[in-house]
Amino acid sequence: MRPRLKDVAELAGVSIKTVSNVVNDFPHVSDATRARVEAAIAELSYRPNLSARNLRAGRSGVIALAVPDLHNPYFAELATNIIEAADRQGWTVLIDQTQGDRAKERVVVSGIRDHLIDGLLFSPLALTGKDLAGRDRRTPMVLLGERIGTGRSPYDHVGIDNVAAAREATLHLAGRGGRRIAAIGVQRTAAAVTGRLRLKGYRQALAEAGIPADPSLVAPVTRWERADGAEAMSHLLDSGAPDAVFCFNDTLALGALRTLLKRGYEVPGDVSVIGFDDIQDGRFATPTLSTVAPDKALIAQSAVELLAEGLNGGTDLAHEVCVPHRLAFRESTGFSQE
Amino acid sequence: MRPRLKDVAELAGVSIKTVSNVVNDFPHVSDATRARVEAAIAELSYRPNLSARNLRAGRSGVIALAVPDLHNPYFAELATNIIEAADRQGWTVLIDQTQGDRAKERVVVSGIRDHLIDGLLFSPLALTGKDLAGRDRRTPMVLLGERIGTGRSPYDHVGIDNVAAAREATLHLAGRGGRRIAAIGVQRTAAAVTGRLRLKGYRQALAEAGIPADPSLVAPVTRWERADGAEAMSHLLDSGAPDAVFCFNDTLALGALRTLLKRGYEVPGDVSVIGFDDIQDGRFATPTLSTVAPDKALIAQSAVELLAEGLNGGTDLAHEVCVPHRLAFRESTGFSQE
DNA sequence: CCCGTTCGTTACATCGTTGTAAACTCGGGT
DNA sequence: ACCCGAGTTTACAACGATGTAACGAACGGG
Repeated sequence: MRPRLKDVAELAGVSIKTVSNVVNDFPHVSDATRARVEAAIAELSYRPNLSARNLRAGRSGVIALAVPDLHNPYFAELATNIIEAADRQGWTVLIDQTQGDRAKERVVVSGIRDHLIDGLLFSPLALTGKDLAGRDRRTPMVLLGERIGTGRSPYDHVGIDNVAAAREATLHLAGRGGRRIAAIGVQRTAAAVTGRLRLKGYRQALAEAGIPADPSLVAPVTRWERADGAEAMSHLLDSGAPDAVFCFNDTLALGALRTLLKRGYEVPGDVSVIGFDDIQDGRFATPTLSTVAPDKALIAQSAVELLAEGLNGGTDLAHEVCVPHRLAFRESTGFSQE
Repeated sequence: MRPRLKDVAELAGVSIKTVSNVVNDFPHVSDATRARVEAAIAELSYRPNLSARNLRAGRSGVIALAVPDLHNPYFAELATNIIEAADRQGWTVLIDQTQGDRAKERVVVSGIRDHLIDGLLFSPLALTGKDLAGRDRRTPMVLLGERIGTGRSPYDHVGIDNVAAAREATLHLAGRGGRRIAAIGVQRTAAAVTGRLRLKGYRQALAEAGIPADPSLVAPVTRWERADGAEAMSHLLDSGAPDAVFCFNDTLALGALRTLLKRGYEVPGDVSVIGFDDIQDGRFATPTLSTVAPDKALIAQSAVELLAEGLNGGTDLAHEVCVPHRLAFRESTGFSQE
C-alpha cells in the first residue's frame, strides 16, 4: 500500500497534522521536528494523495482543453502552448477531442467532467448559442477562436480579429499585382463563423483594392484539411485559373500548393498563395508558405489567465481578448527571407 | 454549492446509500424508490464528485501519456489514436510533454502524478535504464517506441521492428537503382536508441545489396525536426550528392526534401527520398513522401490494452508487443499512386 | 512564584462516496 | 399468531488530507 500521512506520522513519532504541516510548509514547526518528519517522508517516499487533497480542497488542479483534433497542426501547436501556460499556473491539462462534432461538443460544455476539472478551455467548431445557453456555470469556461451566438455572451473569449487579418492577407496579394484573387475555405454549415469572418475580410480587401468580386473564385470546402484544399484548388484551376489564392488556413493552403505544383503551375510565379495560422509545416513547405500568424503563445497565456481569474471568483463581466497577429511573408508570395 | 448525495437523499426522502445504489445501478432497489430518487437527481442535476469517488475507489480513471512534443506530427497522431483507444476503455488521457528532456522524463517516470493517474503510457527519448531502475512500480507503465536499457525490462513495451523496417526502406531505395544511399538521423547522444536501430537496418540493407558503406553519407543531426533534416541534406549535397536518402523520420525527410528542391534537384529524378512514420504531412508534400508506415492505431490499442491488463493485477511478466509496419510507396521514390 | 503569552503540537470533524453488515418490511408457510 | 427469508433500506465506518480549536510546554514579567 502507498504510504499515508499516518504512516509517516508513526515513523516520525508525531501526529498526522504535524506531518501535514511540514508537507504544506506551514510555520510553527520546530526545526528538529521538521527534520525528523522530512526524514520519514524521504524514507517512505511519501506523496500526498491528490484525490484526498482535492476532495478536501474542492479543486482538482486539472483543466480541460477541448479542441477538434490534434492531427490538425494548428491545434497541436495551440495545445502545446496551452500546456506550457497551464504548467506555469501549476495546472495539468487534459485534452478532449471533439472532431468538430456538435454532439461531442455539447457533451463537453455540458460539464460531464465537472468534478474532474477546475476549468475548461474550449475551441468549438459546430456549437451554436443555444447549446451554450443551458450550461451549468459552476466550472469556468474560456472560449478560444470564434465567439458563439449573437449578442453578449457570458463567457470569456480569446480570439483574433479575423476580418482585419483576412483583409490584410488579401490586400497583400492584391499589392503583389493579384487581380483574380481566389478564396478557399467557405463552408456551408451555419456554425462556420470563422470562415464567414475571413470571407468578409477578403471581400473588404477586394472592394478596397477596386477588384470586382467574382463568386466563381470563392471555393467552398467541407472541412479545413489538406485534401479539401487540394480539391478546391483543382476546381478553381478547371474553371479559369486565379493568379492568387487566399486560403482560410495553412492546411488548406498546403493542399492547394500541392495541386498547383502537381499541375505545373509555379508558385509564386503563376499563382501566389497565402494561408492562415502559421503552422510549422508552412515554414518548410516548398515554397515556404506566407501566412497570417496569430500570436499563439499569447492566446494560450491569455486563456489560462482568464481561467485563473474565473476560478478566483473573478468578475461577472465576460472578458473579450483580441490577440494581435502579423503577416509572415515567405516564398509563396515572392519573399525569400523570414 | 454543488449538490451531494445527501441533498438528493433529503429531497427524495431516502438514505444516502439508497441514492448511491441508484446511481450505481445496484439491484434491490424498488421501482418506486428508484423513480423517486431519479427525479430528485434530475431536479438537482446531481453529478457524483469524482474526487470523492476516486478517493474511495483508489482509482482516478485518468491515464497519462508522456510524449516529447505534440508539435511533432507523429506524436500528435499517436496521441489522437491513444485518446480514442483510451476512450473505449472509459479513460481520460492527460498529456505530458517532455521535450525529450532527460530531467523532465525522469520526473514523469518518478511518478510525480501517481495519485492522479491510474497508469502511464510513456514514449521516452533520453531516458536510460538507470533512470527506470528506481521507479516505484505501483502505477503500471507501458513504454512506447524503443526499449530502454539492456536485458530484460520489467515493463510492458509496444514498438515496431525498427531494424527490419529500416532495412526494407533502404532496400527499396537500392532496388530503384540507388548506389549512393545516404542516411539522415543518427544522433550523438547515448540514449538515441531508435536512431541506432534504424542505422543498423540501413547498414544491413547496404551489405545485402552489395553496396559499400560510405561513412560520409551518414549525416548526423541533433534533433529529428525539419530544420535538422534541411541542414543535414545541405551538408550531404555539399560533400558529393547522394542519389537516394533514407531519413529516420518523416519530419527530417520533409526538411531534406525542402533543401533538395530549393537547390534545384529533382525528386525522385535526381534523388529518391524515403521517410519513416507516415505522418499526414507526407501525403500532401510535393512530391508525396514514401515512408515506412507503422500501424499507429494498433500501437495505441495494444498499449491501452496492456495498461488495462497491468491495472487488473496482470502478470508479472513484461509483455513485448511488436506491431507490424508496411512501406508506403509514393512519389518521392517514383510511384504516383497510394 | 504565579500567571499570561507565545509557540508547537495535537485531537477531531469534515470533504463526498461506497462497502459492510445490520435492520427493517412484507408476504407466505406452519 | 408466529417465524422465516427474500427483498429493501439503513447506519456506520472507512478512503487520506486539512482547517479549527484546543491543549501543553516554555518563557518572561510582575
